[in-house]
Amino acid sequence: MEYEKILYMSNNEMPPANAPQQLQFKLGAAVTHQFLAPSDQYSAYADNFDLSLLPYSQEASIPTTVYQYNASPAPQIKIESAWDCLQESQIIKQEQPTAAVSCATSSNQLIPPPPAYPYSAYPSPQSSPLQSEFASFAYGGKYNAGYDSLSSSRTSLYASSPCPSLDATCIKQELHILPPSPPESNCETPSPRSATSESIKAEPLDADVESFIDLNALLQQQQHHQQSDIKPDHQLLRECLEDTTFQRKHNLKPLALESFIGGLAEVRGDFEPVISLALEHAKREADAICAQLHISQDPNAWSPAQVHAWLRSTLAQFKLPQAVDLELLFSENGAALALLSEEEFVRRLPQSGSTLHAQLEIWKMAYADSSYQTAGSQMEASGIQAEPTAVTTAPQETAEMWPGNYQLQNMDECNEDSEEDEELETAAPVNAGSGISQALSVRSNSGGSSQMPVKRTSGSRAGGGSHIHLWQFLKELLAAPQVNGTAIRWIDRSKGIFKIEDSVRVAKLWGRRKNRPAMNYDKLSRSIRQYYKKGIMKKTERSQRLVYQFCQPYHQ
DNA sequence: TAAGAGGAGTTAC
DNA sequence: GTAACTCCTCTTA
Repeated sequence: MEYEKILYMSNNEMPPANAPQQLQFKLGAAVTHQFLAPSDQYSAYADNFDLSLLPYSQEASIPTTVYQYNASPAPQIKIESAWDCLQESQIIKQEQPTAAVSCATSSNQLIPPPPAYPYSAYPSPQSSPLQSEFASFAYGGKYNAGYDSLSSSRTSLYASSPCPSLDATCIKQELHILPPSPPESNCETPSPRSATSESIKAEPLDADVESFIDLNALLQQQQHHQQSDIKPDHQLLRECLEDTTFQRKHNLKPLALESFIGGLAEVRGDFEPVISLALEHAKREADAICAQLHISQDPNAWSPAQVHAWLRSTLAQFKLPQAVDLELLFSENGAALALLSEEEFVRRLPQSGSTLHAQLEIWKMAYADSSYQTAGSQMEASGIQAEPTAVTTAPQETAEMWPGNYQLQNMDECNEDSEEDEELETAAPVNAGSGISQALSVRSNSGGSSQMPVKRTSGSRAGGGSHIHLWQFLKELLAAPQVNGTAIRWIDRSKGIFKIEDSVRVAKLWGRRKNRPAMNYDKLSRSIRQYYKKGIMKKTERSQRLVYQFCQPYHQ
């Protein structure tokens, strides 16, 4: 969420009324599952970012100023794009005069098959510290989803801001304080929507950078809208967009929109400190609530009564309506509650189900993270390398309750792709949605880069290979359809049926993971067939090429 | 022709 | 010992 603030938009220009209003900016669909598969990179953003929140005027275009930071302190690059509102559809136009300017990969690489788990709207809870710094970061897409209908409101982001601190000083301070990001997200293939591009400029960002932001106009616009039709909507999004305290407090690097477009792999390094801090924040808040409610930090350890206490506390926290029959609706203990799908939460509590489910996911991750770090530190202290037991020995639990466990390796794969195989990289587009959610979910059990305080497990690459099993690897790929949807996807997730869409690529990825350059699909499929005898996988009843099915308990 | 199936030896841990 | 790799032959769609 903090990164969204890097998208600074001049408020004196805005698409006309007939122009599509929404550039939805989805940072993460859901932490554990349900990745929406956008039709292209930009459409992913278009799902959740409401331009109506931003300042506007009746001008024909919006120059959007996105600051792209390089690894070196200077020069920094400003990317200025414009909306050509004469177009029927919204178009983001770019050109790339420098390597530091990134763009999206081609659309045909960005179109995984339709998601098996449709994205569901997420109610907008009142922002709590956790939500402001973590949850909305992790569930940005969900929180924003409720604002769709407001595209015509043209509510000024700043005008109706509940945050009075947003002023020129604030913006300037952020621009100067924030260190640069690495020059990631360099890709050559333009977005499908950039076909008619005409006005992107990449310029060195010097000390006079604030000149790109029309602050006076912005403030005037703010005053103007304060006097006009301000709607009391978008509060959370506005808060998220405006609140820079977290970023400044921790001296975090901003990420430009192009970084998301360019790929998760390239921005992962930038997310990790934020993820770590966000998780710490989540844990602190969870700790406080646990102490208050006298419940375990581990949701799986909750009794039904403790479940009810937590549910009521969470409902109160987010100012959601208290359910009279909560005890009847949720008779499960914590372990059973943790297994409930978001759909089930929503079915039981249409108004607040999503929030409760999302909050529970955060708690689960926070606990998993703390548990892992504790275990890792204990092992480290005793000289034992942390073993990825959660990954290798408890597939049921890890796959169902902590689905992100499998995802870091995949992100590693993406990183490695970007380093070693441009072909694979371009074939594995990533969008921001998967980025945050994956990174967050991954964070719990998988170590990470040197920036991460968590010890890297042997589940990831260690020395010349990896201990990860093939079935785990496949689930890992399947868990990130936005990354790997073109290579492997679920056919029927509930039955564990999946299809390898690109056998060559899957084999290459597997070979990389296992440090087996000669790996091919013939060998990979041979390994899969070995799973038949082991009861790990099987062919589907109606055998189809490249279609396999996980057996229980290797699939939830 | 690519994928599926399976036997059998080898390698890495 | 186990999991996976590798090579192979044969079958199938």
